Amino acid sequence: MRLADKIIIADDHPLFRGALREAVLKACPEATIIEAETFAELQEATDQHSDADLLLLDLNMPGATGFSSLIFVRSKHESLPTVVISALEEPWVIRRAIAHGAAGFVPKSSPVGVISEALTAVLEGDCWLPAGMEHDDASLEPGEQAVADRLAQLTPQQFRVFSMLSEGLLNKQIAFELSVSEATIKAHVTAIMKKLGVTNRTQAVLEANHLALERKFPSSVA
Amino acid sequence: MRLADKIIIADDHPLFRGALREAVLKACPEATIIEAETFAELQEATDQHSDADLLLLDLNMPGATGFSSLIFVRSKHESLPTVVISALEEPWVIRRAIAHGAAGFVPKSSPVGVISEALTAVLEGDCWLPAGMEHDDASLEPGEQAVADRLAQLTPQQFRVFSMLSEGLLNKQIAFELSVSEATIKAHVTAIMKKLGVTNRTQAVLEANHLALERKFPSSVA
DNA sequence: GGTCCAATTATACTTTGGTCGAAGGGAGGT
DNA sequence: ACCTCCCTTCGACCAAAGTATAATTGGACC
Repeated sequence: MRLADKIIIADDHPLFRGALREAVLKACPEATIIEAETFAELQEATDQHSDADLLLLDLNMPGATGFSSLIFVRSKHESLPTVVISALEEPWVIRRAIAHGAAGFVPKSSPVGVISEALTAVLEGDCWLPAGMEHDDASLEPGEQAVADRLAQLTPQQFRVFSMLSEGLLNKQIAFELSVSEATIKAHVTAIMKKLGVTNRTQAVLEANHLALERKFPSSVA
Repeated sequence: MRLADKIIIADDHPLFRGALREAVLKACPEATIIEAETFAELQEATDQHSDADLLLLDLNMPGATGFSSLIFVRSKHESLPTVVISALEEPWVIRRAIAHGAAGFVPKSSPVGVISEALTAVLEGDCWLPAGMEHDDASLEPGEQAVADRLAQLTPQQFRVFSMLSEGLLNKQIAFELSVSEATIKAHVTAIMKKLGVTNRTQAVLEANHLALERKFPSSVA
């Protein structure tokens, strides 16, 4: 019996992608694995493989940090079960991930065996959490939920622009990165601000920061 | 024997200021108490009473949220011992407060007796931490330390502008609030960005967010 | 084929943001 | 008193951001 055909792995760290690949093959030897190193690649992968059975998502990818990537992927692919992989394992991080629609959460410190257990559980429709965590109907602050809902309304391209916006880039720089004209970026930014309910880009990045992972924890946690 | 003459209390919550006043008088019945409800008032207080013996500082004042207020006060008044009062009591919040120069940390949940104990200890030159916390030479991430150092270079007025900037206000709005022309604000913003080492206001608010308290915790924690 | 929508671009315009140079004033030193 | 340093203030000028409108392309869905 095969549980899954296609599984997408999204993580910017090559070594860790290797470990995840191993864990996946242990749970589903037949599975086709698609890898994404950046958020842009992930978007490409989810678009071209809309029949994927599972997504393993790191919360710290170049191109979209924090919960925004999870929120956005979930909003565009509701039927794609997503397991969050994170270096952080604080209870509130886990609870927020679940509240944002993750079907499971796996700390990066987990041994391969545990990871494949988690995958199997999620593929069978269960929700998998680290040992000791209960699935207490996770709920978000109303404010965060509101931001997430608005973020979900963005189109894929708008989301990319939004991410770069949130890094403090100029319209001109974003235009260059995306190989389009500055006029296009301005159009996107206007649309983004309207959807987020703000009046300028600075307020937009403040919204984005509501969904950030905490920088308070040493960034050295592998 | 009197331990202190002047003590400044900075907290936006009137009821809590009352409790702090009580705690102060218990420790130093003779003390003169100066109260500040906003960060602006605190700046005024520290300027006019440079001979104050102690500052009780809440980390969530209108006009300057997060550690920025602590950092800034400490940078301008190095000899003024500061005890941080906070609704949050996570170990990492406490450690960061100490690393940013606080002489003590008191959770808002503490009974009055404990608070006055803390004040007494700090007035005697000790460092006071909640029960169970060791004074393990707190250190910051290099990144956060760098931001703090740059913040400390701002002038008082620049800091006020910076705080409003970080809330997403327009130059025009800041000018109105501070009753000066927009040209003045622009000059300040330019100076701020130079000192912070960034090239536009959006990047400046990103820096500010490195020093924010977490919004992840329900804002309802009194 | 027709409809809807994301994405793209352009033009023209208004508003905001950011730089530069400069003037006034207070604090401190000689 | 004099000078210097720095904070604060400001106006003029140019660059970037944001608005409004409109047109084109191409994919998805009926």
